[in-house]
Amino acid sequence: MARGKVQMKRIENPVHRQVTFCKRRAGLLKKAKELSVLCDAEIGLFIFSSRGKLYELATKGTMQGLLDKYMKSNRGSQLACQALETQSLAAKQEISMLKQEIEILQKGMRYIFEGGAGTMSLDELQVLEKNLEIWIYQIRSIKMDLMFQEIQLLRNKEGILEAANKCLQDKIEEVTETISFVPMMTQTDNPYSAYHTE
Amino acid sequence: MARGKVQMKRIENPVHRQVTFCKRRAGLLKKAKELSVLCDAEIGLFIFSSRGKLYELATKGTMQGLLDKYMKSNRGSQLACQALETQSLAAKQEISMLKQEIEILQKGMRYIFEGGAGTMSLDELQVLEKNLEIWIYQIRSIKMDLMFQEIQLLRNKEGILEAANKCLQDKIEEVTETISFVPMMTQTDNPYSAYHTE
DNA sequence: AACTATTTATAAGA
DNA sequence: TTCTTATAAATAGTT
Repeated sequence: MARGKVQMKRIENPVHRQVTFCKRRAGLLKKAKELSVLCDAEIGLFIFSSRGKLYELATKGTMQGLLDKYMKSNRGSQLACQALETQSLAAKQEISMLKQEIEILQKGMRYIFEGGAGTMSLDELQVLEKNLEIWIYQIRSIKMDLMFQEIQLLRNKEGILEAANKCLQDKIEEVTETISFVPMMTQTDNPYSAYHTE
Repeated sequence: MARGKVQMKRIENPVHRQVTFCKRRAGLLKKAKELSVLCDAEIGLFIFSSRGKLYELATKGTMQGLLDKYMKSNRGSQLACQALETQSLAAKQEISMLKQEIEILQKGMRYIFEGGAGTMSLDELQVLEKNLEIWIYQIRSIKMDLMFQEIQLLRNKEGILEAANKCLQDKIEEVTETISFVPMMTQTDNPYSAYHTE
């Protein structure tokens, strides 16, 4: 900008480029600060040199805060992170609920099974025993039902099979009769022809 | 910078501030682009106006890519997001495990209590009945223990009471003896006087 | 938004 | 890097 215009393209001379980088970087940071102060703006700026070194500026607070703000205002970037955050929170809540649920269930299980009885009073045990007896009774009742159903099923099957048997026996008798008849009528006629018509 | 220096402080006139913001913002973005081109630097810049509107620039690629680069070079920022991701994953796994656990427990509960038996096979019912018998046995065992403990307690109490009784009887005998002695000595003396002294 | 008097930034040189 | 200085660029105030 002084003592000659500059072409707006990469400066090839490395030394020259480095010097310019240094100067312009300082200028840019200064301008950024000025804009922030004069216009009450919040500015985040980071500059990676060609060799990867980072120079950064965050006016009004930390870069992290700025990034948070940036990501919130810029849907699509923060979204992933925000979604994660929401997800994480929801997950934690779900875990909490599930744990509670498990605890309730375990309490119930404990009550029924093992240790729970150890801390139960005689009266409670009495109730539990009674309940267990009722359950056993119910289970035996269900078992009986099932068994009766199975018996019925078997009986039905038996009936069907018997009927089938009877039917088959009839058929056999019929066939046997037919066969015994045929030789008496004619040896050339085929007695099955009637059955094989389409 | 022209027609008068500016005080490096917030411009109070809103109109003036807005105009300056507009001009200087353009200037800053231009300078940033120039620096990037001339010196082969990668620059990320975001500007929030005082009313929260965002203006951004990312030279060489997307702002997201720049942010990734920035966060990589600046551990502690990305960390939060990364931690969240890890956390979220862990949470999901935990949820999965907890749900499985709940299912097992619920199956057990269903198995024991209500409707479960309705859809259970004969074999399952057999197992359940057996378990119930075992539980009843366990409960009876615990009941016996408790009853025995109570009996022991009662026995102990009995022993203590008996001892107390014996002791009291001794006392009574002693007192009776004393009383039977007193009338023989003198009728005018009050035999209880000694006990009523304050 | 355009103009322009000034201030500011900075390229080249040291 | 920093200083100097001539000059390009940016921009405050005005229109």
